[in-house]
This record gives sequence, structure tokens and C-alpha cells, in this order.
Amino acid sequence: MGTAVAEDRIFQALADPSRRRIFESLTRGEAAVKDLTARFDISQPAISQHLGHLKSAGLVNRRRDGRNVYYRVEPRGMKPLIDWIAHYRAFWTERLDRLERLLKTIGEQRLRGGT
Amino acid sequence: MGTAVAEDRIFQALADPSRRRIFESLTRGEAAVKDLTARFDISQPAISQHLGHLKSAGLVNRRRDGRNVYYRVEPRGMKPLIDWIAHYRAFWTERLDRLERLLKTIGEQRLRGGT
DNA sequence: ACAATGAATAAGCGACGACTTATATATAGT
DNA sequence: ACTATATATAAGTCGTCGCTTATTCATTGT
Repeated sequence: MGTAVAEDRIFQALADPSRRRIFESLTRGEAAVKDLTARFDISQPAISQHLGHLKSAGLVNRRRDGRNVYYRVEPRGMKPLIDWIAHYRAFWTERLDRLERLLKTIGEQRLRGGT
Repeated sequence: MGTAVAEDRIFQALADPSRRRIFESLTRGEAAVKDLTARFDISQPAISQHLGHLKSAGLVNRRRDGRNVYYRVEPRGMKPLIDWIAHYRAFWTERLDRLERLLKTIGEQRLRGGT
């Protein structure tokens, strides 16, 4: 029953706005903790904790360089999320197509003076 | 600064495992609250609350039929999430491609007896 | 009008999570 | 060895969240 899956940690990691902003910031390039601390208005420990969550979710990687620790996005980290969505992609597109057809049909009926 | 965006509610809605299971269940077809209450091991109010969250996140719709209230997935609801991911798609694919090339290169080096 | 069924809301509780400050660890430079 | 800088961890606080039970609202049938 305790089937904790990959998308679990990812959704949780990205659910917090501050953490998502940090993550988005990292997509624009590798950054050290001090950089992020300067960029955002929360304490350095808070930044480190967020990075810890992102890391254990597989979304970022660490690299040490002297006193600095640089974090960068792990591109493969997003895969489980993409897969989760893709699992229902057929559903989404099918439904969206059906909706478009429906709206089109209704539009045509209205033009013809139908209900 | 309080820029609460669409993906905010979506990520939050999908972050909870129970709620995500309910949502996934709905992707397999429309269902009434009583159906979901029978399907899952949590109380009816809990189900209704989860559905409320999913609804206000734009992920599901309501339809009343007599005493029953049927919920169904709103296909367009996923769009903000897909867009959010797609916004970095160039990033992901670029990085993934580079990674693949790198791994390939390393593999070739190893075959040639390199480090 | 009444009873029965289905769903939503109210209120409260316990756990978890996102912060904080304080402290520990690691590295660099003198 | 000492000091300064960068990061991580510890401990505690406060709000939020997911759940429960109790109740209310809505609809149907007799």
C-alpha cells in the first residue's frame, strides 16, 4: 500500500512556490547557494533546505567548488513528471479534440439557425 | 509580488497522493461522489474536500444529476501545467541531447581503451 | 409532510512543512 | 593556528492541510 512513487516527491517539491522559484532560477543557469541567498528574500538555511528537497526529488545536482556549492538542474529529473502527464496524454488530446469538434458543430448549428 | 499563478493551485492540488489518486480515477471515467467514496478508504467529506480542491484548480468539473453529483476531468485544466513544463522544454531536450552525446562519447572512449 | 439518500459545510484535531535563529562543518587565506 | 566565508544541520515556532465526526442542505420517493 505504501507505494511512494517518483512523481510523488516531484509534485511535492514543485508545489511550494518559493521552491519552484528557486528551481526556475536554476533553469536559467547553475548557481551557488550564496547567489540564491542574494536573489531571494529568505534565509540561507531556508535556501539550503529547499535545495535539499529539490535534490532528493532528483530535480537538481550538487557540485562543490572550494567553499561554494553550485546547484544545477538535473534534466532527467523531470522525466517522471512528464511521463505521468504523458500517461494521460491520449486522454487529454482526445478530449480536447472532441471538445473542439463539439464547439465547431455548435457554431455551425447556430449559423444555420439551429438550437 | 504576490503573483499567484495558475500552476500554483495545480501543483498543490496534485501534490497530495490521495487527491492525485482521485484525479487519476476520474481520468478513467466520470464518477459520482458516492462512487469515489466506495472506491477509496476515506470518508465522504474528505472526498468532497479533495474534489473541491481539484475543482478550484480547474482540473475537474461538476455535474448534478438528481441526488448525485458527478465529477469529470476538465481536459483544459492540465494546460497551465503542460505550458509550465513546455516553457523549459528547450532546456530539457538540449540538456538531454548533450547528455546522450556525452555518454556516447565516453562509451566510445572506453572502447578505444581511453580513461 | 416525512423519511431516506447523496453531497457539502462546520468545527476541531494531529501531523507536517516552511520558516526562523543558533550552531556546526568545510574550505580558503594569512 | 586563527579568521573569514560558504554551506549544512539542529531545534523550535507557527501556520496550513488532510482527516475525522457532526450537522446542514438538496433531492427523491412514499
